[in-house]
Amino acid sequence: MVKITDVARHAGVSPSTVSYVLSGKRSISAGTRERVLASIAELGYRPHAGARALASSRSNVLALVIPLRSGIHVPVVMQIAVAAVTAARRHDHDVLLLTQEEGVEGLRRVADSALVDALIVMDVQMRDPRLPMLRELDRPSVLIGFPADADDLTCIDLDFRAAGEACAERLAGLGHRSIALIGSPPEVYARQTGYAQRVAEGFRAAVRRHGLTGEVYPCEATAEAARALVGRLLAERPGLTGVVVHNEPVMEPVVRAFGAAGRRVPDELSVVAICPEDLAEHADPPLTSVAVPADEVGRRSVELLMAKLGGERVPAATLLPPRLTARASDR
Amino acid sequence: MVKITDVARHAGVSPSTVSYVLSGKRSISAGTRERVLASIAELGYRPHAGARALASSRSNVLALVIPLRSGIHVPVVMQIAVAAVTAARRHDHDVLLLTQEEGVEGLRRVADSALVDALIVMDVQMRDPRLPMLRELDRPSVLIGFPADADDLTCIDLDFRAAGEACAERLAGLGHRSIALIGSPPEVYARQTGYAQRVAEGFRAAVRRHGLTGEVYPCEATAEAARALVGRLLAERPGLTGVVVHNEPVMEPVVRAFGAAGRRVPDELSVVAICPEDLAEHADPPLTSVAVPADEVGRRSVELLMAKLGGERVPAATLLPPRLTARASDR
DNA sequence: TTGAAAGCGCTAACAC
DNA sequence: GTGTTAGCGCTTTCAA
Repeated sequence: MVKITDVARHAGVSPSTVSYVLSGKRSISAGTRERVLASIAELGYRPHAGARALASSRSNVLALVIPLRSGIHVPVVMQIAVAAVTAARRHDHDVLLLTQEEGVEGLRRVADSALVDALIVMDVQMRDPRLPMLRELDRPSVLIGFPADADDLTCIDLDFRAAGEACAERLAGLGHRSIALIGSPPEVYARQTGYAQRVAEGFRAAVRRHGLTGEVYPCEATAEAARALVGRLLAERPGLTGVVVHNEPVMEPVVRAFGAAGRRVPDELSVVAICPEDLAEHADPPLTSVAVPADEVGRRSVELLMAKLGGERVPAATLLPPRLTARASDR
Repeated sequence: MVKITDVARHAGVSPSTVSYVLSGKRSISAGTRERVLASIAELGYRPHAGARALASSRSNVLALVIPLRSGIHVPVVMQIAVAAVTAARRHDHDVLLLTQEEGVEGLRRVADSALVDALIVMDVQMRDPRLPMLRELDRPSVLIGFPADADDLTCIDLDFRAAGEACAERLAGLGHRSIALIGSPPEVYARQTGYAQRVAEGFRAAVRRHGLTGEVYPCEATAEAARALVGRLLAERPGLTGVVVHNEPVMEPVVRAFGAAGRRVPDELSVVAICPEDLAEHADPPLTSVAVPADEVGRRSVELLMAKLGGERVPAATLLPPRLTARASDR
């Protein structure tokens, strides 16, 4: 193994000079830097991560806690993870993967052992058992999602309330008077995951503001459940002309079920979705939608952490504004 | 921060004794062990990961390289990742997430810096540019997938050839004489990802053995492509009564398109899939399928690595046998 | 069965 | 602008 003293000897400088060339923490004459870099390249030197972590008390590793729960769209999780890794690498950091299963204890473990410098926690619940620990931890963290009490915590997410509102507004603007929100599975509401409730809130607020008829219908994430719910809507809400869907797996089944019942999209029924861009684009017909900005959430979580690690102050809440893209599913 | 010397003092022993209690690498009297463990608990001691890695030249971290490519079913990747993390934790290891994007250089980086002890590489290509590096690396690795030349490498995957064969056998056993394989997108075949070709090989072998009519049709992973292909099959292969699908996103669209053309599944058309269990179970109708054993792949990859890290010899190839589960899509 | 002490490879304070 | 050196916290030989 090539170590820093080997490089130092080869370049005819001291180990600390090599270290400083690498870290940029003090100025080095052009000539010296050249020679050091040449030696590093020639010898194929890589600093030992453990030694570095020990000496500098920085591991350059971020923890990412991913959810395992049902009712969560897996590709979005994956997209956030990939975006986080990519962003972390740009800042010379790596990402350690933890599962929700590890719980509070897992967070404490990686933080206290100095395995990671900071943490990103996905799928935060309204009353999340991990919050007390995150607050008392000496390491920075970012939550993806907004708990009920976010004091002293840094949170980021799509502004789901505004998203629900934007979708209802869209339908109102197109002249629809009787609309519905097909939402997340009941268990997602039950465990008080904030985003589902916030979409519903925004939806209801817009309904009220425009004097519409509009209600919220939770739906299991299966095609069967979608068909059953559509049957119920056809019976209970004959005047229904607009639907907001916030539940990825049922989007297509809902459109098809309405179509099969003679309510073709978009001619006899307008549909607006809250989902990842690619799903909306490839649906049939392509769906007007508010994007879940997974890439941006992943990237900005990392950037918030890097800022905190750099001693900067960051906003406690980052609410990403919804962007609605019109496609072929409403009119 | 609590360190090992603090624990030692508190328990009235030397630091090395604390270390040995934790590692179990030498015998400790029951009384001493008790006292040490009590002190550890009382002080909330966690060994510093970097210090440990430096002194022991083991980081207890595994690298997992995940693919980003198109034509790959994301939930399967996620499932393998979660299974790997879970298995790694059982062996007191953590998992560092790398993206394909980091390429050969990324593997070298984490290995040479001693950030990780071993590597799991997903989505291995027939001629994968990373293979030479993995061979010369001083750290153990496991490939998920089989390259053309697997000498000196440890590989694991579902036996896709046997899976393709089992599906065709299933249809042959039910009396079907004219069958088809709807496979991965063309680009997956083009970049010589082994598994797509192996499914086709196995399928063709069974077709030959039973004297059937059977061909392979690559298909883009979109509903549009599925509909187009079904149209083509209806025209070109009027006698077709059995279909094997190995392409998750098009399974449902294929079934629906045949249904729309009056070829109801399973009465007028039998369908057998190669896909994750839950997708087959929740399809409409539930699909007879060979499972892609993502959990087992993730778990066993880790176990192979742990064995190699422990100095054991492991089999160069682990081919997981296909298990076909009969459901409601064939007869 | 236990302790003392020499590193592991790097960073950063201190000195010049 | 550069060198010297004392740790960082742990593991593991060597010794008893």
